[in-house]
Amino acid sequence: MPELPEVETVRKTLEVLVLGKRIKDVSVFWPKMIKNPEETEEFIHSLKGQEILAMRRRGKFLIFDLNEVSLVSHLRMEGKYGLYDENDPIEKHTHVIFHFTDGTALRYRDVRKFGTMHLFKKGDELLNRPLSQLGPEPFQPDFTEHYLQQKLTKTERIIKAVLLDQSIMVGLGNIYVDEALFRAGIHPDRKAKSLSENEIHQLHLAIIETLNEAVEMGGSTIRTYVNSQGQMGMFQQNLFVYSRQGEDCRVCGTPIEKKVSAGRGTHYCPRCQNG
DNA sequence: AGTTATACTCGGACGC
DNA sequence: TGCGTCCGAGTATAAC
Repeated sequence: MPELPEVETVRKTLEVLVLGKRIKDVSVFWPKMIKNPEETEEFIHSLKGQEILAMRRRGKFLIFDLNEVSLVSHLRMEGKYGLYDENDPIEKHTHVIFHFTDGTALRYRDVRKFGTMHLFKKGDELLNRPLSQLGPEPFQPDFTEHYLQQKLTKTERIIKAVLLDQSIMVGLGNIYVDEALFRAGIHPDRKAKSLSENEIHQLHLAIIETLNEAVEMGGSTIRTYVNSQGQMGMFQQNLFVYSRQGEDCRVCGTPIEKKVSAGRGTHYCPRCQNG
């Protein structure tokens, strides 16, 4: 379940593998994952001859900067990139292959086939969905306490639902929402507008700190996540609540509970998050 | 307009 | 062993 820390780690590990490579051809085995342009042939044609100039991230999206186009890729739950030799056997669940002129190839694999790719003319990617809808990056200066407060106070939704909403802010998914709420001592079912000024302060801090620490640890491997060099994340060792239901809270010893909030499996400490 | 609900994307895991 | 059902994360769209 790649969230910001995992996607950022993929970006970094992928960049060193593919920077400067030129695309000779593209194979698409699962056309449904190509959301733009509509015609897969056009997608392939537009990528031929393009060189990878940079790898960016926006929220949970990866962006390949090429000469004339930008490729926007979302891994959803299980998507993975890897660099292979052209002659390596094709592994199961390989859906797209970018063949490079040097005999190597970037392959996209995805057991669930949930991942998406959008190709845009360079510069258009930020003006169109999906990127156009996104809220501020948690590490950028426009994600201020004041901004968060303003968003939280004018909604009827519970805090967990608001934090998962990528138009409010980007990067948080189920793991890091639960972790940030724990660190801030806030129950996931609290109405967003019920949070005090101090709680919003704690939450803002907790979001940034949690994501920052997770990035430094290369993300969390809960089930299958590995980065583009095949390495697992290490932050799962530092999780306070996610996937720890039934285990003792690291702070107070109370068993961690799991329930459904905002339609998602939600982990929390009933004592530390009693608000 | 804002927000909730539902659909949708799949194959692995699970239960019978 | 086989079959049906459920689950999951995020987004898009419909419904309210």
